Amino acid sequence: MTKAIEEQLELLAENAVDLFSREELKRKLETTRRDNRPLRVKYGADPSAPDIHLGHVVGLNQLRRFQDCGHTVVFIIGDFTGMIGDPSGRSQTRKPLTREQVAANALSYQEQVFRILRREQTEIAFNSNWLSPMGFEEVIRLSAHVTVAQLLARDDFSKRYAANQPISLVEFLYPLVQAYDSVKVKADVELGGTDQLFNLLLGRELQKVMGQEPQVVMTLPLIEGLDGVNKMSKSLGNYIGINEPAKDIFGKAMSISDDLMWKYFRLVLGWGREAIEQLQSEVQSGTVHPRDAKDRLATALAARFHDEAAARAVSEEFRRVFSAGQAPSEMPELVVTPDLLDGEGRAGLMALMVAGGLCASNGEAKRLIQQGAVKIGEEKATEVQAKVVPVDGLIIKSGKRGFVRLRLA
RNA sequence: GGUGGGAUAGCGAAGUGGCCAAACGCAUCAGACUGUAAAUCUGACGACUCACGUCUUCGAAGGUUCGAAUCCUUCUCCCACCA
Repeated sequence: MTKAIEEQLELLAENAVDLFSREELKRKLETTRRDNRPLRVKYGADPSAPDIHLGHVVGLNQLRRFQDCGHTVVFIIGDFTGMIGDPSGRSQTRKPLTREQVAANALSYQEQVFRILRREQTEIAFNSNWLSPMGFEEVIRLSAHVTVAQLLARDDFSKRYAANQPISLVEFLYPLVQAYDSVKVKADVELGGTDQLFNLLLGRELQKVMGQEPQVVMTLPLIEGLDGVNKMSKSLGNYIGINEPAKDIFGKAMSISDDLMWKYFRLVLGWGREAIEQLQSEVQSGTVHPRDAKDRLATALAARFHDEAAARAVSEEFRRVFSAGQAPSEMPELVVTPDLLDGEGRAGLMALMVAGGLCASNGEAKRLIQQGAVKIGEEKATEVQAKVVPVDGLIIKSGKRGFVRLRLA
């Protein structure tokens, strides 16, 4: 709260990609300091995908920085838009939600968000509060402030339009809705990913038109997901969720490419530039193995969303299973029931694999065996038709990650 | 309102009577190499069967045919353009 203006500015702008504008932000910081009131920093969330992942964490971290400087976060849950959905059918994640679903998602959202944000410096707002009661007249008045050409200027709209792909009117309206939210909550600043730039700027425009001081717009980098190419998103399934078990957070983090890990250090862990450059040079000089650098990342992530002890445990477990090739300490079990056995007390390997959940069908089991992915105990299975004499505790392994332990009934 | 185009496996997209369980690309899964890296290379990729093979699938329902993703009829849904 007492940080000097310049210092705040430095900290807040560090990771920003776009900032409109630095001067304006500075001025706002000064006036709020003088009037002794915090800035209102707006951030919008889509309640249709209630799992918060590391991509969101980038934004949340930045919000937290604002809070650390004494400012207030206005966290908007887009329940109204969530209930309308996206009729273009392009995206399955945009199915309309029921009121109950939205409420449930919003609740789980808050619970996750407050693992990063300070509750006492956060206002939660549901945009249905002001959008639902709006009459059509108001909606039309609102849309009068924006031209089609303006909307078409947005990158993905212009691309789709040029490619003769559908753009529904609702999609056109969404940016307007988001901009109107800014007016309603009297935002001083709005944050979003770089893909939100257009929408954020529209909020600025609309505030001006409606007689408010325009919000400062700040965009943050998008982080690529596990595939290393596409931005992290739930619908692509390339994400690390903050509610995932420590083991999964760790394992997924280990699978990202070396190039990408620095971005995670900076934007998800919030490491400063010096610390990152230091580690980078150690990796470059060979002092630190890249694997170990990534282990630090993965451990820190697991620790952040669980705790130190759990993080250390998964790191060790990981080393044992994947570096040393040993069996994990815990794995699913399959109780061998009599119907799996033939007359001589043996069970077909394929049947065991299907029953144990290692694969979905016999055909798949066969493929895995033929490709040399399957081990019975220590022995590699080579025969598709192999029979196994079940022994209590015997482990069947499929691929790098599939394990099942047999239990006799 | 008019004109044209389209619906094929997780996605994209070929295929216009038998050689189609359906090219190719992406994604996925496995193997090799490794650090569970990434990249690369190799293989697999509807179900059932040891296998010969059998069964279900090309928007839906009917029909023509020895034989239909492919032809005909009706229906459903989608898109672009012109107004």
